[in-house]
This record gives sequence, structure tokens and C-alpha cells, in this order.
Amino acid sequence: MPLERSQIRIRDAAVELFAEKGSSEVSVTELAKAAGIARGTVYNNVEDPQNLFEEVAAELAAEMYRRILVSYAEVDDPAVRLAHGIRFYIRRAHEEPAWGRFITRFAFSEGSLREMWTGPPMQDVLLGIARGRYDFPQVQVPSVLAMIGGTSVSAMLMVAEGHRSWRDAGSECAALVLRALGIDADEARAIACLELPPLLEVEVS
Amino acid sequence: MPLERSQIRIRDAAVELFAEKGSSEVSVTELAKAAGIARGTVYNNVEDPQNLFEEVAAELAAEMYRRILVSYAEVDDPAVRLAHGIRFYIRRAHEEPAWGRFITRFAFSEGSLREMWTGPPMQDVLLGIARGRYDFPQVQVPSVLAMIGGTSVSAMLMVAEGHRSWRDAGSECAALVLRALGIDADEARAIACLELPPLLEVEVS
DNA sequence: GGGATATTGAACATAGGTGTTCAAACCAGT
DNA sequence: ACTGGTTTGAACACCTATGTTCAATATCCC
Repeated sequence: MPLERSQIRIRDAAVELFAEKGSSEVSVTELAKAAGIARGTVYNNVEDPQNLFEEVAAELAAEMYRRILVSYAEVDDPAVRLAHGIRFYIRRAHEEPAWGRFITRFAFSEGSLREMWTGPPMQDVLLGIARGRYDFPQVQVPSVLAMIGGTSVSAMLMVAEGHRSWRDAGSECAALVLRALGIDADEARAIACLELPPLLEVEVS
Repeated sequence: MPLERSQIRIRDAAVELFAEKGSSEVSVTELAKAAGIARGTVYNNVEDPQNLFEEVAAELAAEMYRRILVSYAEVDDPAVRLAHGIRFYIRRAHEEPAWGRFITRFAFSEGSLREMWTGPPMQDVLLGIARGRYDFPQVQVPSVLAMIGGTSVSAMLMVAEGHRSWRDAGSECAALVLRALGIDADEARAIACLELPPLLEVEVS
């Protein structure tokens, strides 16, 4: 009931509900109940509940995108950036399970989420090729991006289900990806085990 | 209207509709229309429409599982088996787009589909380790399976959207995976470019 | 405290899906 | 042509979600 806090509660509840029930199995009544507010309040704060899923997905994607860009702004080596990016996702899936379930559930069916893991990686992969860090031809970039995104999402799921700790999963998956790109096994392992910096928060204007 | 053909038409329409609209956005009326039959016929042939999605998913998974096992029964090298498996999925996503969209959409949220890509690969990965074909410790098997599954699903999606041909995507992704597992780049490429045998049909009893 | 703004919870009409029934039409195989 | 099993399409009552309204209440900021 506190002022304008409703928007946040609605969004948080929406992430949770969408993640566990699917993008169109959530009624306004359910949403209100999960958010701990009255049904009318939902209609007061959400212009069109039909588009709520799209909006939430787009905002989650954009927020993660911003945070990652800021968080390794000073990292120069494309390989380190790539490994950090992968590990950021995996760690966050561990720290915010609802976020993780949402991402893994819709990563491959929701367009706006796809940009999240084809945008920043794309930059780093191209940069890595340009600098001679990797040894595959540029024409294979789509396949490489598929591997990076697929491996990350799949690892998030693995962590969410407790098959591996986020630390191990993150380092192992990052190392596997780097090796696939042509980086020597020992160096790949070393990069993937660097201390992972915090994922910085970003103010929304 | 042909005898008992209704079951098949319902299942085919269900795969198509679930893939494009989501697992719970499909009404019986819609399903009947898409299958080209009367609404009552759906109720005559489907015991509980509520469970239709689960049944379809489980059957798709089981069918692919069987076909793959039979299709490389005589292949001995675990690395070749693994590469073939990945490429079977990618080729089929190209040849049967509805099948591919269904798999990619629900691969990470539907339990029965997950077994499809953790079962056979698991065998080959363990076999490969036992034979000294790969150079990573057994404790990392979960991460490796995550990479294999995630890369395959992601590649299927890429092919479905026309970013790469199924041949190139299949060979490239298989090669990337093999390299990540410690196989020399040239050998990985060679294995991933072997002639891909047909995916055999399997009779259902 | 007072005024602006939000939240509440009940009520309402509407729309659409559900599962079932059933008689008429249809299609085999004999 | 007869027979057994299927399909058809309309009709039924039930339930749930929708989006909106509104007066009463609660909260915040000055």
C-alpha cells in the first residue's frame, strides 16, 4: 500500500509467477494476490495486463544488459570480458532464483530476452577475432554465439537445480567456451577462475 | 474423418499450436480447427486435454531418443557419436520446423524434454572419459552436459531462423563442442564434417 | 491537520472456455 | 445393402477471467 511501491511489488510478483506458471497462465487476480495488493490496484498501475509479460521481459533484459556493460567497463581482454559475462549470469541465477528461472524459461522463446545474450557477447567475440585472440573464421560467429548463449542458459538451469555450485558451474562453463574458441586449456582455466567482480547496480532514469 | 487418423491429426496440430502459442494457450476449439476435425472428436480421442501437452512432449522426447540410439548403434567412437547426435537434432529442426520450434521452446522448462538431451549424451561423455578421449575430470560432467544441450538447442533455433544452414550450424557446433572437450581442432573439424547418416525411423509397438 | 493521491474491495456485465450430450450423417468391411 | 464404430455440429449449463466503476479508507507530503 505505500506510495508507488505497488509498481515494484507487481513487477516482482510478475517475474515470480511468469517463471513458475508460464507467460499466459497468470490472471490479474493471482497477480494481485501474489503482490499482496488489491485487484483494482493492478489495473491502476498497469496500463495493459496483456502486455505485462513483454514489458517485464524487456525490462529484465535491458537491466541486465546495462549492468553487465558497466560492470566490466575497465576490462580490456575480450576473453576475460566474455568469461565474466557468462559468470555474471550464472552467479545471478544463483543469487536471485526467480530471476534465473524467468530467464532460463523464456530465453529461447522471447525475442527481447535473446538480445540480452546476443548483444554484449557479439561485441566481445568480434573484438576477440580482430585481436587474434580466437582462431575461428568470422563466418562462424552465429554458431559461436549460439554456443555461448546456450551454454550460459543451460548452466543457469543446472545451478538452479543444485547440480553444481554457481562458482564451479561458472568457471567450468566459461573455460569450456574459451577452449572451444581456441584458447589454450590452461589459460582458459586461469581466465575462468579470476576473481569475479560484483555486478554493479545501475540507476534507472 | 478417416478411421483413427484423428489421433494423428490431433497430435500434429498440437505440436504446431503448442510451439507457436505456448503450452497452455491452446483451447480445444482451436485444436479441433487446426486439426480439421470437429470439437467433439477431440474429446472422443483425448482422454484429458489438460494433460495433452505433457503427453505430446513425452512422446516427442521418447521418439527422438529411440531414433538416435538406433541410428548410431554401430558407431564406436564416443566423439563421433556425440557429434552425430548434435547434428541429428539440428538437421531435424531444419527438416521439421514445427518439431524444432516445439523442442527449442520447451527444452529448458519441460522435464520430459530434458531427459532427451541428458540421456544419450551422458552415456557418450562418460564413455569418452573412460577411453581417454577427453581431458576433463569427471566432476565436470554436469557442466559439459549443460554445454552440449544448450549449444544444440540454441543452434536449432539459429537454424530455424535462417541465420545459418543446418549443415554449417551442425558441423560448426559439433566441432566447437568437441574442441571444448579437449579434442584437437583439426580432428574435431574432421569428425564434425563426416557424412551424417540418416536418422532411422523406429516402429512403435 | 489538511489536501492530494492511491489503495481497497465489492459489484457488475461480458466474453470465452469447459466438458457433456445426442441424433444425424458418414465410412469401413462383409 | 447391412452393420458397427466414428465423426459431426449444435446445444447445454457451469465456471472463471476480464475490465470497469465507485465510495470508503489509508497514506503521504506540506
